[in-house]
Amino acid sequence: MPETTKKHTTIKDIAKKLGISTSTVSRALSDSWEIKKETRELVLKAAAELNYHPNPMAIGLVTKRSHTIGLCVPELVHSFFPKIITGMQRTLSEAGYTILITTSDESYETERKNLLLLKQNLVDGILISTTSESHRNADLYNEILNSGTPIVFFNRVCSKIDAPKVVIDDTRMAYIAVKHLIEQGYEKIVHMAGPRDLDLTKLRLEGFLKAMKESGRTVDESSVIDTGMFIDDGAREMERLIKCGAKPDAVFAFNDPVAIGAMKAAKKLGLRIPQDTAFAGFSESKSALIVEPALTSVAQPLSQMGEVAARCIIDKINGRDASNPAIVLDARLNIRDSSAVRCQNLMPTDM
Amino acid sequence: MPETTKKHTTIKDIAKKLGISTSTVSRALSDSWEIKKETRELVLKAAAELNYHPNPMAIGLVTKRSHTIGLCVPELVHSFFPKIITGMQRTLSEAGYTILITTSDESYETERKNLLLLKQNLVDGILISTTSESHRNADLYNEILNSGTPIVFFNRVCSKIDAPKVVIDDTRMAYIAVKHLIEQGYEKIVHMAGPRDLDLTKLRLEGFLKAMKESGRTVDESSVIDTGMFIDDGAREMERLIKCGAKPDAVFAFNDPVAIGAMKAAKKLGLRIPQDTAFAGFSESKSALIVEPALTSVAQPLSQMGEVAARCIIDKINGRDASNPAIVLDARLNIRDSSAVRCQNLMPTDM
DNA sequence: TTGTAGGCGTTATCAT
DNA sequence: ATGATAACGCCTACAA
Repeated sequence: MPETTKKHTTIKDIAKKLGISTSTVSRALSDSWEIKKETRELVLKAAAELNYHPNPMAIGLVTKRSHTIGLCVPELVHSFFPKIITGMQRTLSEAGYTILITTSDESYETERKNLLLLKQNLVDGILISTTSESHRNADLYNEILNSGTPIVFFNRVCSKIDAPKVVIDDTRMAYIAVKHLIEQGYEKIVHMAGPRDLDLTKLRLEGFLKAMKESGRTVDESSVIDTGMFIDDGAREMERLIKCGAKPDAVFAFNDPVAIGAMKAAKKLGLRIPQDTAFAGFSESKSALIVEPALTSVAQPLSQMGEVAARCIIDKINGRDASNPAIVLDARLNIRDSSAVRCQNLMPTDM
Repeated sequence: MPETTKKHTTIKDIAKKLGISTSTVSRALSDSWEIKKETRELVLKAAAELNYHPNPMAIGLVTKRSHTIGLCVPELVHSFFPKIITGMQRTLSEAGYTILITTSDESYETERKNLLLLKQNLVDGILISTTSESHRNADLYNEILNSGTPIVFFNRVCSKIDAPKVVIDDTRMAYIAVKHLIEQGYEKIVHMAGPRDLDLTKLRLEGFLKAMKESGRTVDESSVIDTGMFIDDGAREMERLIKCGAKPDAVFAFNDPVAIGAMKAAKKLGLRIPQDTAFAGFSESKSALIVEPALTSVAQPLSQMGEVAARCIIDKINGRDASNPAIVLDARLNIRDSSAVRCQNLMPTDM
């Protein structure tokens, strides 16, 4: 039965071994300018020999920095946020930060709890993609900001808050997608718009309306359909449309799951895709390529979005960049079989 | 321009306000038995009024517990691990723990780095699902265990290590899946086996072999095919099989992506499913239901697996349960159109 | 039941 | 360039 809990080596151990003071060790380790090159090397060597690792809690206690970033995303199971997180992790870990991940499950109350939890854990900054009811937490966002903890919004932002935001041009990309459908010759185009209270659905709706109006089409109530966010929601609405005789020529959904659901329903009811009805989604998911036919969708630079947001929060923490820019990343419409008879069948992409 | 960085309230503030000592406050807050009921309530009230929150770093520094659990998973983008994490988060956060998530990207070297990072961050325990080369890190696992940090393996375990493991009965479930294919009347069944060096692929292979032998079939070299882990890998192998005239009647893949890839290749080459060839996967993914026909697959109780693993690591940390059990959870074969002409088309499930 | 004092591992402020 | 010494916020003997 081996005795397990070895003590960790501390700067004291190093100091003792070298016969110098802990302050000197500390300075050597933190690469201070006021230190003799020799002694620093001596310390570094001793540290390596003793397998020294600084105690982040002790450091945090005195510096009041945890080197931890809090992350709050709606969910993790759709590969969308994980791809963003990949980029964040790369950037943050390079900068010596660690990530605390929380999920809000699309509930603003859970989001609230999570933010409080993160604050209590003394994170140095918060990266957040909001729920569809973020406005209800606006007070909390501001409280956190006022308490000195920077926040950076990404993907799903709260427009009311004065903080950096990393996004794509939702309106423009929606416009491009709808324009594409129009150019393909589809006449009756409907938009499955998702939950109204998400900033990003409003923006995508705007793009839809702009494209429609620009091509001289009338947009009546039946052209824009409120939906949920998931496959079933899309399927249900599509079935309803078809059964009540309002079959559209083309569907532009605010996200992929809804587009896929709608497409499945259409197929089930015997429609040919894209001849009878075309489909386009948003935020290209892996499923966009698994489904048949492959789904036209707007691809976002997800891991880049993560990197940029991470860089942004680091700058905020370090007090550089007092401005609160809205950073807009480039996105791309990937056209596939669901909306065009002949097309290159693009591989999925992070872009 | 509002001054932002307010100081946090500490037990000192509470003590001062109440004219008592910090130790009393500390005891009241930690609900010590040696405290008068009155004073505790007084302290609690004052704490609430002053909006007191304990500083986890200070606590950690003295108690040598971070109340943080390190998590190391191969990846996050396939919804498999996120579903497990959901269960973990619920259990751990209820117990006052916070999770540090790292991803190894299927690289044992990255896994190594992550484990070291977690150790340096003084996590109280580690939950890990290994890469396909985990045996290479066996020394590190043991080193960590010996240093006093408990580890619990889940899903993908390292059999050589003496630590708790949370798994399903891979062999048995593979056996059941193959048995199903046999019962459906398929003759020439091949197994797409994944990377050899994963414990779990070995176990699933065993199940395949057992079912085949039990039904008196010969299993030659061509029946078991080494593959990668992704859609493309399955597609490539299936195409190769068909083109070299070795078309199987049924394919049992060690995971869903490979099964889906194989199925897509078969469809592309004109085979009817399940008439010409049947397919079954493992670890039911959302894609299993999106693909057409829907894919027969073994469903695992993912969030439960997370909960159990979490409970397990907490017990280890608290020193209860010195044993290192291998906990086996129930799984289920969900039969769908890819392997049976008539069947209920089950909804996806965490089970 | 409460208070006093020391220490957890590190940085920061003084001296030297 | 280096060393004492005092924090940081909290816990925990030990004393009262």
